[in-house]
Amino acid sequence: MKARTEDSAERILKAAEQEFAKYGLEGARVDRIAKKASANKAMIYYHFRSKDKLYRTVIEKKLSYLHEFIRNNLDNIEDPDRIFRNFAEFYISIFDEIRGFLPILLREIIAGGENIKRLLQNPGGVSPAELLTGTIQKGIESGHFRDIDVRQTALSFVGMNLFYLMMSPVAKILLEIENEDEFKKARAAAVADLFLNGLRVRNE
Amino acid sequence: MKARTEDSAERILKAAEQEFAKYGLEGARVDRIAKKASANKAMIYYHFRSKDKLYRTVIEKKLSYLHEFIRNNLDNIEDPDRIFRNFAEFYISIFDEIRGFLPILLREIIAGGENIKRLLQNPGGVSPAELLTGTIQKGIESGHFRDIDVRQTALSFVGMNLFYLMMSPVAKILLEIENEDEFKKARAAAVADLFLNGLRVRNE
DNA sequence: ATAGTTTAACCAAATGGTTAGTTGAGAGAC
DNA sequence: GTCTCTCAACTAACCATTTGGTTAAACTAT
Repeated sequence: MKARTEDSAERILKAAEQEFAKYGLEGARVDRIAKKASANKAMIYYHFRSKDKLYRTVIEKKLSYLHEFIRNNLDNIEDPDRIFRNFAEFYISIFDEIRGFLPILLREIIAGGENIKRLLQNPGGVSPAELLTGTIQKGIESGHFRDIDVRQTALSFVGMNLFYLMMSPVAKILLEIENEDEFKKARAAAVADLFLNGLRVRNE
Repeated sequence: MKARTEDSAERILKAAEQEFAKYGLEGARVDRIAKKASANKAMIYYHFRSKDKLYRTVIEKKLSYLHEFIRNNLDNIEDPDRIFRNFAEFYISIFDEIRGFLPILLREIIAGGENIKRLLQNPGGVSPAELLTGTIQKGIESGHFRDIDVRQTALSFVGMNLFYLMMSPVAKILLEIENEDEFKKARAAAVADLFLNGLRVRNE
């Protein structure tokens, strides 16, 4: 029955992610997770030791996945414009991947959770924050970009990108977006365009 | 004994806001709220009928306050540049006001709560979303702004602004901001500057 | 004024439903 | 025969809500 085990642990994790996303750690019900995973409650305690541990496992799996994604896609690029365009595309590309997980992530951020720092620190490489500020700095020094505050600008860039990820359901209603797929597809280019234009030196 | 009453209800509301912000609706403990408010638990049920009702009261009070603030400060402005600068300053000005409340707001947004639509719809006036898209549209038509997607741009602008409000504790760590007050003070101008520069027509 | 009545504000302790976590017996695979 | 997995029934704790009061201010008829 070994094969079934891995299945059931997998099923539990998936069900747990949905449950935690919908209700949060406190609001989530272990019985409901078991039912959703077509598993017995005892199985949850057999595979994971507690509700809390299950929760942390869900988060860790997802974070390490995202980490790898970042490492594979954003390091080792030279052209500043290219980096920002790639970043913007990266945010869109993780959209579907992260959508179900986002509520968990946001609640963790709200709570100031320690779990979150790991995502943002990118161990064993340059952190995304450093990559951004560094790129802007270089652009300024080379005369490519205007002389603006590096950190304010980096924050603005991340905000433009992540805000849409976080708020897309709300944004959809407020901006009356009918075709979300199309809007999403155009998003990365629109962000990079606005941002790079805002940075570029004017020759007037 | 009338004076005492209003005090205690007030104290409970204040304590409840903190408790709900920290732990969410499910995680919040009525006992803890009572203790924090130096009130008896039964008093909470006397003034507000249930934990749920108390929660809703906390949200409603805050939302109606924010509403009034928006109405008093953002309507009836003509110059497009001015509108964006004011918006950016508005977000910063509610910073302290909203900081303790933000976790509640975010959790509501995550949950897709109905409570939230009221904030964003701004009844009895132009909604903030319409104000922004309208202003951008006018700017484009007058040749003041480049010809870009109005909704993408509006979303980017709101994102630049709100993301900082939401993430300031995280941003502080990642960007190694020591003097947050100063950073905050410079924020509105930095955002408006980047945004307006990104929109403006280039004469090259 | 004042005794008598009502009412709002307050409280400690009990109630009862819910739920995380446990247990122990058993089924099937190898 | 033992290891992995499944299950229903259990329990201990937690926690929202209720109960059954007390207190003191405010009103009212005398």
